[in-house]
Amino acid sequence: MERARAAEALEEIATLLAVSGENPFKVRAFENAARTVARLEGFEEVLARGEIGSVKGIGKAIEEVLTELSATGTSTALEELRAAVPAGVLDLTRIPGLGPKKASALWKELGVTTLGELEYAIRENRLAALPGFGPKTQEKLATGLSFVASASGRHRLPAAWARAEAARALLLSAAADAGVTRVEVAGDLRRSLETVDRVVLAVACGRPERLPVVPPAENAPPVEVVAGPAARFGNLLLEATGSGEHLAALRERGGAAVDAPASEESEIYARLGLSFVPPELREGRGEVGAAAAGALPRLLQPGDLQGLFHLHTTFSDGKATLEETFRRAVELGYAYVGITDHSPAAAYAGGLGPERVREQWAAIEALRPRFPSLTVFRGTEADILPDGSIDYGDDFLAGFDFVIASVHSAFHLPRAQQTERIVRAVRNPRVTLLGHATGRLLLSRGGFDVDMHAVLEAAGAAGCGVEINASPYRLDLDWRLGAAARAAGVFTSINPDAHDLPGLLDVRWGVGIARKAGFPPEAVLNASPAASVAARLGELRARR
DNA sequence: GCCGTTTTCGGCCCGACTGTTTTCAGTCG
Repeated sequence: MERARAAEALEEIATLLAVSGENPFKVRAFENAARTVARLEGFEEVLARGEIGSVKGIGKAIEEVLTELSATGTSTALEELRAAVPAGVLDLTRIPGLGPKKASALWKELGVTTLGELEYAIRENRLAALPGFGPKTQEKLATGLSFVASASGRHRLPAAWARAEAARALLLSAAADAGVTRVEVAGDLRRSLETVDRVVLAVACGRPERLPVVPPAENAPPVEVVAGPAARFGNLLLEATGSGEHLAALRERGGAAVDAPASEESEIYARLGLSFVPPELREGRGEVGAAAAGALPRLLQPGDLQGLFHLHTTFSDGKATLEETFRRAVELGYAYVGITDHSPAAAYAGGLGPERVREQWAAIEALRPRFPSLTVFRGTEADILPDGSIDYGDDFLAGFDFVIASVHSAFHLPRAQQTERIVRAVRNPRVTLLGHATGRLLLSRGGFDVDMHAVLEAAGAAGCGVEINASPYRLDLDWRLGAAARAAGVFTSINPDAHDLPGLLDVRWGVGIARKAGFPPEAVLNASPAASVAARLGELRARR
């Protein structure tokens, strides 16, 4: 057992003990021992001679740990602690200002066990509800988090697009000097993947050697610039956009046609006898065959969205009031909103009991006259309980215009049970939409173990929709399930899951995912005008 | 948990700082 590794093990025990709420002096004993071991010249020899117990600060218990570590590579005490405390809770303590007590509170009170979950909890403004936490703490932790998380190498879309826009502006600023005529975002970002490891920009440019270098930035993906003459910009952009599988499929149809100069991508597709394949579909999943057969789906356009569902307000864990939300929706040109605060089971999020729901309905009625152009649908994001029932009674649920049902607890049920649970929920005739279907948090938490194909088939058969949660932290339903969803006849809705006013703009990311998933506008609930949505919700309610 | 001992239990560094709370808890160094 190397000295450094032994010290690390003791340090880990100390942190785990602290998070477990152990006697601080016991914690310090392990910390002190870790430091002692780390500095102990000839540690391995001392240990081998059985004299480690005579070193000051190392008593019987720690000697035992070190002996066991040396013999087996691990220690019973350490393993037991690891089993009791989720691994990610230790990561939380890496954030400045977040010690064992606060980490423990986050874990036990909010169920936060990873950095990503913490980020999301902050985003949903859930920390302020915890004793000892306040706005300043939340802000400080948000800052610390972005620092810690920046090491991961992948990036969510808002950071990546911000970086892309900045780099694009920089390159365009050199237009005259370097002969730049076009700069387009390419790569995974153009294909609307849910996370990216870099930003790729394709540049049409006469003097590439004069292009400015895009300096690296903290917490931002690296920028890769590919440049070439305008006469070959189509080839350049196609190549830089990918995917590798899509390009391979194109070459199979005609390498010469792919490589002959083209100023536009569309020329290349035309030469190959294909309809233009939108970048979002270029994943090598049969789109080239579909393009040859003229069978590509007609994709949703960003301007198609006419209203927004899944909006949280100050009634539960949102930061914006009803009125502010309405005003912003109107400013953004939307014709309707569907308000969905949390239900009682989401106590951490200030879920509304029936009384508060009625207060909210009254508040909505009072505001309607002031927003004559806006149709307001009264909804809820209710919890799917572990048995698949919804945490409002059936009669009460019937009072909403629509119901989003989401899983916020018991993420770790066995697959069959989790599937049964969610299937039961989508078959509930009072449920309009399944919320964030897999519960994943991008770059931090995978979805729960569930047979999504079974869920989609049940939803399609029952007439229940499945939202595309457009939060850049979720983008759930996964676009890879789009074909299965469409085959099952499931409709969707691009939902921002907004917890503040800027969050309304998150639908942008959801549109990219819906396009990637191949949803045509008619399969997207909020791509319809208010009157037809009202009629549609009426029909769905009539199932009840 | 470790230490020391006037030896088997009581003390272990603790103050500054911050943010929350309204007298204090948690973190840091």
